[in-house]
Amino acid sequence: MILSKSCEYAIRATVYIAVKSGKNEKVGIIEVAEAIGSPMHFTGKILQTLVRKKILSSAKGPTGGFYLENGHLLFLIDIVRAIDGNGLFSACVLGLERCSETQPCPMHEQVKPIREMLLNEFSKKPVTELVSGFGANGYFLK
Amino acid sequence: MILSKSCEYAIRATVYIAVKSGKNEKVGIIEVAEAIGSPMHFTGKILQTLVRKKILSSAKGPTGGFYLENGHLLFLIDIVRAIDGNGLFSACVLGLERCSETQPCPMHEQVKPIREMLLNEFSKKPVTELVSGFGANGYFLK
DNA sequence: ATAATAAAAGATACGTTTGTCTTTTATTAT
DNA sequence: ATAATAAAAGACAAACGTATCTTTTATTAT
Repeated sequence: MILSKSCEYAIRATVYIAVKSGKNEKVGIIEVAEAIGSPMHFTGKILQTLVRKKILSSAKGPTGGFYLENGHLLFLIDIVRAIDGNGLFSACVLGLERCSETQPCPMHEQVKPIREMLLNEFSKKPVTELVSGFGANGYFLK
Repeated sequence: MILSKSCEYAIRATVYIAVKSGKNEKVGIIEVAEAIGSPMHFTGKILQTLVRKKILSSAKGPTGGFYLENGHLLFLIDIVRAIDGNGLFSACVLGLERCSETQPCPMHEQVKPIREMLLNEFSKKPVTELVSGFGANGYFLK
């Protein structure tokens, strides 16, 4: 698995919340979990983390819920880094501590371009783009 | 992390065993664990699995140990599949059950070429190639 | 002020991966 | 045959990721 389960939920939840935010609506945990097919309480924890890391915003109380700050340009890489950290893009594929550009492991050069593509793809992909696909192309999140 | 810890150990151990097999030597668990810097007993388990999956061979008793069948052309993908399965190359990056070629998730097209490169890189890379690098280029496994 | 709502926070539990230790089985050399 | 060696196998434990449930805190509407 490329991303952790938590990170998968985080992306799906964020996309769903972004869709709603586009209509100026806030969303509660229950609705998010229902929409993306994730365990409710666990999803709450993840969203909590995303709020702490400034990926999402939230409001307590009635009419409250999770939402995306208007005009906050958000990329997938931000979510991945917030939940899984940067290991996917930096840690040696063979788990070697000393592996580096100058002291490469036997797989270093082979993995490098792949890693760069991954990083690039996540970096240049705004959440909004996934959102527009969601409405138009019949994408689903569950 | 792209590969599990177990899989990292598996690859490093196999490369080390391949180096030794090139000199017609068998290697014991203790030496392997020492050479690649992995927990000994855990490494034993992993090697056991690799033997069961016909990646490696082993012999019990004195002069015994792990070795690579002579002329057995082995690719990294074989080790990855034996330990981590095929999920890295097939499972939806967003964890969506229904995601497929005809019903793609919002990230499907972006991830596809990356996945193919990964698969290709692991598939075309014979363990022997890592081995030659090991002796010549000062590669290390620990 | 009060009640209702909804996120935040904390405690607990489950499952998998990772890691350790001990016993058993097979093989070799003496 | 016996002792030594080394993998195989099994039992167990720690750590982490995943998941559930309960209590607390903040906010809103009445």
